[in-house]
Amino acid sequence: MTIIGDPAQLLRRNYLFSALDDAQLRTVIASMQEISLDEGRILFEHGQPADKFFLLCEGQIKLYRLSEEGDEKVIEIVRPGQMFAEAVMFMSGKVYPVNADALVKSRLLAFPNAVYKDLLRNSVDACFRLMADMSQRLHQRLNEIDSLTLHNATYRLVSYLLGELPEDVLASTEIVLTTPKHIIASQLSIKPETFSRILTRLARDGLIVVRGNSIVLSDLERLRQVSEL
Amino acid sequence: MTIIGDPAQLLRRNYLFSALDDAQLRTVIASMQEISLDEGRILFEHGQPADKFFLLCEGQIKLYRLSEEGDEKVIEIVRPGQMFAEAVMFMSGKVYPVNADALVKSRLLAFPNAVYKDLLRNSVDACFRLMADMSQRLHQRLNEIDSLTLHNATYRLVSYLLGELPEDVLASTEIVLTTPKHIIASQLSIKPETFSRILTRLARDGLIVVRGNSIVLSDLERLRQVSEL
DNA sequence: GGCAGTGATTGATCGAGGTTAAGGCGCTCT
DNA sequence: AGAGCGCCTTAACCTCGATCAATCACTGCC
Repeated sequence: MTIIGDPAQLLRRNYLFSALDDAQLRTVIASMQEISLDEGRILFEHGQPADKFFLLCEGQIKLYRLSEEGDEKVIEIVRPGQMFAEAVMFMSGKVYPVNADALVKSRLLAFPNAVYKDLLRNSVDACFRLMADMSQRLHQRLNEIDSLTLHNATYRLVSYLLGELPEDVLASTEIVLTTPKHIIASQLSIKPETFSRILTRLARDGLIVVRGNSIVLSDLERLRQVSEL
Repeated sequence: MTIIGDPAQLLRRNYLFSALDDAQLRTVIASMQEISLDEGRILFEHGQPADKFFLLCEGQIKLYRLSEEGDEKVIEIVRPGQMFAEAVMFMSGKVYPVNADALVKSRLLAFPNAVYKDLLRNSVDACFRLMADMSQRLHQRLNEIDSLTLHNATYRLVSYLLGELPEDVLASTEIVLTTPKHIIASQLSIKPETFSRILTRLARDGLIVVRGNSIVLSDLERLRQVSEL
């Protein structure tokens, strides 16, 4: 049985495939693999030869680095609909630059680099899209470095919270954390204890209300001030 | 008068242009500008519309970010022969993501994005090279984040020193800093005072010998240990 | 020469956030 | 229901690196 309903439509919606014609898309679909991962399973490890990239259909994938002492730094939490490891395709070394685990039971599609690269050779449009994608990722990392070096933990946490707000802010100012707090903490390069402390302080000062995984941003005005100073 | 001897040859040596044919190269050369910058002059600023990318011929260019309070974080020191801002070409917003100043009197070539993008449309090879380039930059940034979050200031400084060693280590273990120490410090996200203190400590412990801008790595063995722990 | 400007060093102090340790709270699994 | 486990929180303490401040070394300039 296949876990994906209509692969063609799913892929078409994704910008990295949207420039392909029907025949090309069929090639991609023929070559892709469906992967199911239980919670805690490893997808790939830092340093392994990178011959595939991925589209997450369902679940959550944790991308992270390990220090020699075993400390973990979460680089990104991949959410459904997102592609990842596609930028590695062109790296000279061609090994994955991070580890990837399933945070929860996940389903994903794996695409062999070789097939996609062949298609890229025939579609400058697709190349341009991929480059736009890579350029954006580069920019994201730059902002993270900025954030790590020029700003403190409170700033980073508040920025994260504001970034989690739905577009339509007027509706509700409640955020539900769908990922364990210690994982978010690692992503922000904060220890869980400090993460907790900062939440408590923000709550004491009346900027937010915390109840378990639910956080209500009760004073957007002042939160925005914190993240702009 | 032109400041560049033979532009065609210079460009050909650079991987981003090496896939172009003669006619294409002539187009590039016809459209490029030569720029001379005195020490301290601004090349571009964070947020300005990005319509050009650059090749540094001579001098040093400092790429950096500013916090709201005016604190500076050096992202990179560009050295002669390096290209920069080429990955911005495909960013949706199309503004420079950093500031760029001349650290010393510099000469560079500026290439209009539009012209190069037109050429890319006709050369998948060139696209692939650019993607390899972007992929590598992405990896660099990832390593920097790794370094910032998983390692301390001493580790970062020692890694920097080891990275500055010439390939042929056997010859000499002397490094000459060609950039002011406080700039290097900012690049490593360390304050100048701390930078100085770490050097003093490494010297006291016999790992290095410092005399002004010259640093002799006298105990490579132990330095490598520091940068691996 | 003297003197202002710039960068490097050194010492004293401070503080954000890490570390360690000890509960508490909500799960799931017998 | 109770035991066990993972995750979160709270508190006491500590450390690394930042900050503040003074001095020094070097350079260009009148």
